[in-house]
Amino acid sequence: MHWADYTAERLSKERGTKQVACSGITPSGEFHIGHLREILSAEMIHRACLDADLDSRYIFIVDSMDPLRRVYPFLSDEYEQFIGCPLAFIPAPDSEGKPDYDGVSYAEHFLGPFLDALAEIGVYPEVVMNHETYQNGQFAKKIDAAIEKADEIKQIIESISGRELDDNWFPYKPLGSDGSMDEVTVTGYEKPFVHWIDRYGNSGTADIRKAEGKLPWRIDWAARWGIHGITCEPAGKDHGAAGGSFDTGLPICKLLGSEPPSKMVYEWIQVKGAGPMSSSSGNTIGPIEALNLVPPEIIRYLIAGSKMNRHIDFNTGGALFQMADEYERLVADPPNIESEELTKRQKVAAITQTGAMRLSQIDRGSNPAESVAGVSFRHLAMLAQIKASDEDVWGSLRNSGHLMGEPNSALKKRLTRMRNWISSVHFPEDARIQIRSKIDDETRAELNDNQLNFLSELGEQFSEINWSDEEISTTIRTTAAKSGISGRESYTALYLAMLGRKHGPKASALILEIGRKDAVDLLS
RNA sequence: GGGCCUGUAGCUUAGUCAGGUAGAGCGCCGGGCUUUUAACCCGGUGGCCGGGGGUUCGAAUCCCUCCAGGCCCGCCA
Repeated sequence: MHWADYTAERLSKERGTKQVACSGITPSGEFHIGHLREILSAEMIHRACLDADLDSRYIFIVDSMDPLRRVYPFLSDEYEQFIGCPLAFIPAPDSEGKPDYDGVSYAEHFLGPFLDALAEIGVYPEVVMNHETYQNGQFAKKIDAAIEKADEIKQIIESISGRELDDNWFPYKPLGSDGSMDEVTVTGYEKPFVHWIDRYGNSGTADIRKAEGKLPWRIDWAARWGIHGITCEPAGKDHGAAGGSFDTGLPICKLLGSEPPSKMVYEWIQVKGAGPMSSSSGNTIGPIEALNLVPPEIIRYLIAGSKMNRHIDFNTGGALFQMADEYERLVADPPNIESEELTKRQKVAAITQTGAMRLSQIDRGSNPAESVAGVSFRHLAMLAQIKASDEDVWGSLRNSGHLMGEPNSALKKRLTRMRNWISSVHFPEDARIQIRSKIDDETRAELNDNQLNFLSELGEQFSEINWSDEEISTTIRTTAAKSGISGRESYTALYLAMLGRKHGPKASALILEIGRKDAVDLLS
């Protein structure tokens, strides 16, 4: 059974029919590919719950109340003044990285494009801005409980995580006079007000029913589980480690009066491109960029096809072809779950694969066969390289019977992504079509006399015929017959001459694209 | 030091929760296709399931132990 379906079944037994899957993100601007695993894991469990007829929601909590932790490389020095301030309350950077006081908040600025990217992979969560949950008082009860039980919480954190907390540690961080929560000391609590004094010596009070402060991370996480009734939130393995935030979160959540979700941990995902690894070359790739290169169902398949506790190497180089092939083959020839001939194991594998395919669809419930848009990933990679204009690509697809009429938007997006990939550093060199200008000596040595005669004869024919796909194709065959070699030998010779390999894309299309002059020069 | 995860064919892996003769894809080799869109079709190759021990009629699967790799224990998924 697929892990998402298995989880749905388990959740149903543990928590009944009402399910709330959740994932979160800090909109600091530093997104990485791992967020996709977190989000898709939660979203797929949500879909599996729906498919199991459970009443499921998927919420996406944006940590907009989290403080700016440091001045990131893409920010100007002016952001120094905002360190410690909630991301929802500080201005977004403009194109030069300077704060733009007239625009949207920092949190919204980075969140927008990210949500757009999620829509591309068919993820439409209920978005919860965490600062709003503070603002509208939903946190108040939990904050009060946390303050009342501060000693117990402190003990939980200290005993489970092994960290030692300061004597003046307090389970609530109020905002100081400058809006930052750094170095603000709590001086007292009179429900619902927390009294504080900040680093400038200014004092004030924070109303726990408003967004005038927040719970520290480990408590915030535990509290929100209760507030939103979250039954499932996959967490990265860092949280899952002994003493990590999951282990402290479970008892804290109970202490605050709610039932926590059961522990669920996923492994890391790492990016490998065609070039050297990120640290040395800066050849790294974020989730938004990845979605600009890779077909969305392939991204989903990457996550859906791997078990949660399995480390994923996301390779944006040649392995993409393999992954796309695998997906397309699966879709074209889905395993027959009903077959009587399968052993138990084969049956389990078939069901798992079918589940992965189902969960890889952008639109829930749509037919997987429609996702490939009638053209293979490999084929499109070839066409995108030899056809400069999109119109010519569609023309070629119509000729080959892959396309009827106008391309749909899925296919157009596929081509756009393919072009992005090809022009990026990630595209594998050995997939690049390199057309030679001359037949080199090495190639000549590999060919027999008949093949060489065939090539030079072909060059002469090419300078005379009509320059069309069909004509070129016919000429190759007739010339081959005249030279007394088989179709196979003739094509092998032609590909070796043009590409230095024995195989290639359809020869006539390729030659048409090369152009008469270069083709004749090459063969003569 | 404490803990988590992983180790199955050259590569990527399924199967481990519910023990019942090791499955797949890629690669490779051979054959087919007298129009080769890196194609497609057919056949073949390949595994003491990390090592050792235990439980069992029976273990990749459960238990113990060792080895190897990755990771966490600082608010990095």
